[in-house]
Amino acid sequence: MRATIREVAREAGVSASTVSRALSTPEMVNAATRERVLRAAERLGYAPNRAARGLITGRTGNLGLIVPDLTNPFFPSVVKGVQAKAREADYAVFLADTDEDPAAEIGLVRVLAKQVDGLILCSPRAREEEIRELTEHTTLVMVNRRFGNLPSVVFDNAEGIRQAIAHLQALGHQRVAWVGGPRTSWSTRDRMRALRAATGAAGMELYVAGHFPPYFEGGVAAADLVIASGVTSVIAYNDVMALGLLSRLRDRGVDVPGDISVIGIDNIQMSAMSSPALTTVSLTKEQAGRAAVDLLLALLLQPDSVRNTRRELPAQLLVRGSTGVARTT
Amino acid sequence: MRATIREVAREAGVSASTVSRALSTPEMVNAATRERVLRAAERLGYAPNRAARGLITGRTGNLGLIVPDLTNPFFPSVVKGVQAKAREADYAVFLADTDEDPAAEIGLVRVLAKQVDGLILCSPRAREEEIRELTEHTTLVMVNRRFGNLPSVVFDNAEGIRQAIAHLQALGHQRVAWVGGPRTSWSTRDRMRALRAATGAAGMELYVAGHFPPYFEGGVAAADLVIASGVTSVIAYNDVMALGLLSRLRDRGVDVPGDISVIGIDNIQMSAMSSPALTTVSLTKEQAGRAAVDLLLALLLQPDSVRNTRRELPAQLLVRGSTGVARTT
DNA sequence: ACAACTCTTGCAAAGGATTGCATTGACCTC
DNA sequence: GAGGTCAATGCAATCCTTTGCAAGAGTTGT
Repeated sequence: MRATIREVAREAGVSASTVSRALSTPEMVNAATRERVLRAAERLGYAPNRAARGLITGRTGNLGLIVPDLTNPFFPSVVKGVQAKAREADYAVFLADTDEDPAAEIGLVRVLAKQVDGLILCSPRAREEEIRELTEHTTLVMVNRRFGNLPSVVFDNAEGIRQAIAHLQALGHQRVAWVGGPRTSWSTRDRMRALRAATGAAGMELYVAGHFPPYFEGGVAAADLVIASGVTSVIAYNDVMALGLLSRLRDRGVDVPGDISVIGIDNIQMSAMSSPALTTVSLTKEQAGRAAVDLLLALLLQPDSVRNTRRELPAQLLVRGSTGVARTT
Repeated sequence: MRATIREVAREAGVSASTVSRALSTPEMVNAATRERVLRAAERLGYAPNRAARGLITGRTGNLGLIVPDLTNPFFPSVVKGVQAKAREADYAVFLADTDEDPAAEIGLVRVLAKQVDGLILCSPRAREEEIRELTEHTTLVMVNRRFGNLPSVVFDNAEGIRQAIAHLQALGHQRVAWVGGPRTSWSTRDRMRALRAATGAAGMELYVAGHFPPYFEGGVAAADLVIASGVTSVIAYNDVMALGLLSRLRDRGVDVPGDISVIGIDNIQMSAMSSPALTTVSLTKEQAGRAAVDLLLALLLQPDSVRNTRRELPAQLLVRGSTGVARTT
């Protein structure tokens, strides 16, 4: 069906090699010839066969992206960023979703690795040893996780949490609860560490409610513990959980922010639509996707250029209706 | 790096052809030989090079999926279904997002078509002529749109709407508003048609608020028209818009469901979490993704088997808090 | 015992692009 | 004007699998 490089060559009166060069290394061919080749290619609607090219170059022109759960609105935003940036560089993106299963994660990396030049692991849940093993055969970039000297894109959780705590302190809060995400999540650990530091520095009391599934239901489940703890404010691992908190607090007749102030992290769309609207640490999600692709492409070009590169993206507190002056009881 | 078929052949003491057959058409090779080959392959960790295979077979083992906006929670669910089913059949999935831009849609189909065996277009916005042209070079399956005799997966909008209207009528509503989605969306037209029929049959009055962007903001924008129209109930094109309606109605001091009952379509997760929780027409979104893959794979296997196949999936009203007895003013 | 099969296996030809090396002119320099 | 440089192009090998065809071995039927 589709034209081959040979047909273009015949049409332009040159050899296949010249056509190949005219398209991929134009500076190597005479301007007039190049023009003739390009026009012939245009006329025949020629586009190189990716399989044939891949066979000889060993590259596929594809990237892979693995996320834990596409149903959490955080990830679609990252995906969009990855897509957009990849397309600019003429790469296509394989997407896979692990349903929060670390084993599936490893399996998917293994499967996809054969069909891509590099992979982006977003918020990976796998254990360190497993990831280390993967890095031996695969070009990897991580988002939302630091790991050895692997290139990664993370958010400035420390700064985001610091701003959140400063905000709560300014509102007169003395006690804050932490509703953590999955144990397997690096972000949970990083954020909790930041929270420990920030509350310590501010002289505030921290109540750790524990680890919960990163879903709406996780927030719902945590709510009763938070109420029982007697805190006046709570920070959740992510917005989806914070919305769960909000929902259960309302059901329990607890006023937000009158009785308890609630802060989320991510700034997903829905967080602006709840009532009260959610105060949250805003993250540049699409930006993270784009940055990951940048890193990955650089890594593919010159493997040593970005070794040990860690891009840190800003985190910015966004104050909305779910936080207010601490109750004085 | 990776083992080639030749190395496996040497290891097993056979020719490359035999290895190839042992893996792809096992019934063609002697049981003992097959066993020996499989063990050798296992030992060397052999997996066929997809590019080389693709070059000769003309197939890629990949599927493509194009959606208008991954940020609308309807689509991630479909994506998950597609993923899951595709993976079972050992296909990988390219995902692309058009940002609701019909031109981007066409462009993406053209680009992806070269790298996949078939494409799934979810809720495509492009014009009919453009789609017709695409079908000439590409194996396509559609979700959420009927088009000629192209295989498609759609929801039973008529039934869903009928149930919604019956529900409203039972609650005493006489006047219902319709908040439509994009003009370019087939579902919008299909649902409005169904609504016309259902309200006609029920002797109810229909107020068409017009077409709005399929976002939260679209619902917000429609809300004031709905209020001004004096209806006691409203059905929105999708849940995201219905949530926008809910938000603006609250801001305007309109009680839901006391003053106006609100019904959405899709049953996205968030619809259960608003307050009041949203009454909605529930769609089996993941199922749609799976069905689309089924259809596509059948189409690839025998192009004529599913010509003109239209899978229709159920739509079921889910009653929650946003609908109630009509006000009697 | 020979023809006619069937079952296994191997040979070799694709499939389409890239790229190292060789060739051809043209041009420059002394 | 001979030798050398340089730019532009072509030749041919190569990437790895799949598959049509043919050959060899063994079986069956008459």
